[in-house]
Amino acid sequence: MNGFQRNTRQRQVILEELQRAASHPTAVGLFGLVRRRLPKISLGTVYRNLELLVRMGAVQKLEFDGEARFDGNVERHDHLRCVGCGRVDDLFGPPLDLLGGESDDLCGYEILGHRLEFFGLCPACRRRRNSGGGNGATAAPTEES
Amino acid sequence: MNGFQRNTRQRQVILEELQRAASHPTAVGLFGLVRRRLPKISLGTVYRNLELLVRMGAVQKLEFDGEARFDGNVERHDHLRCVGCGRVDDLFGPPLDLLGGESDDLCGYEILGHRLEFFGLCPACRRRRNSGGGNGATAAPTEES
DNA sequence: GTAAGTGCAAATGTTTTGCCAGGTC
DNA sequence: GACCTGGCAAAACATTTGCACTTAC
Repeated sequence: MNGFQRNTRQRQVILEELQRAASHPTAVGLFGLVRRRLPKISLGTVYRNLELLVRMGAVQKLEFDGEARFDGNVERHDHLRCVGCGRVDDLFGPPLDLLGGESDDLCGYEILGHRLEFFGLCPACRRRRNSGGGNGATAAPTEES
Repeated sequence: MNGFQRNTRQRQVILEELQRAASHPTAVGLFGLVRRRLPKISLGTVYRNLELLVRMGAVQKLEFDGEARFDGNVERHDHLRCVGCGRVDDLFGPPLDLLGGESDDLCGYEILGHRLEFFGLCPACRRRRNSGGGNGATAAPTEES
């Protein structure tokens, strides 16, 4: 809990490679890219720095098909994923129109469907936060009853 | 590759419990629920049947926070996830309006953001499918270049 | 000099798989 | 009886973590 971190070469290269990559690499994929420049870097370091960069707001963590993918572009945008080859493309601009008509052809993709997820604080967690508590993020998960 | 499967008690119970569960259990969570009725069932069986039920279109596979979650409701709907406790609620009705205003309060949730993802076939995979080929789903992933 | 950060390896957690026994048609 | 399935345990992955050494500040 301090907020200050050092500017290491590893972190720098990780961020650079992620921002350069057109694809949305997984941690392991990015590890491969970074290793070309820093052959001794370890996978653990990549994971640790990605987590840090996400918390700093410098990169965005996505999630496709069970594995985490990272996006060096923090601008608000959506994604197009190919179910054939796994490729993920960016989609800028308001998706509202698209959602409405669910146009069959978007950026050359043949669209099969979409997934929309909102995230935030549920009523219980809002109460928990407001009423003293102090315990913010680490409440006991409300799992199946 | 047959298309027909037997109707086993395990599969039946798994589907029932999933449809009954208000939450969107993970495979392991569902395993716990099912085990109350079938104490000898194994986790592998739960996974195998879930995969089968997804392919049959009887259940929906979601994905939150790195783990797969399953939804017994196949109707088209979206989701609300609490970043505090991990709870996932259903959200029916057209989300278009919601997306537009990004109303701060949705079903009692304090909305912090959303994620929208389209999926389909990318241009390359469409071509690959149309031109002879036959090889449909298992093309080489277009990973980082 | 010192604490944050790294590399390495072992640990963790989730999902998949091989194999054989058992149930279903 | 053939063949789909289930149970079990091991394997395969992705990700996290403990620890001693390095390094940015």
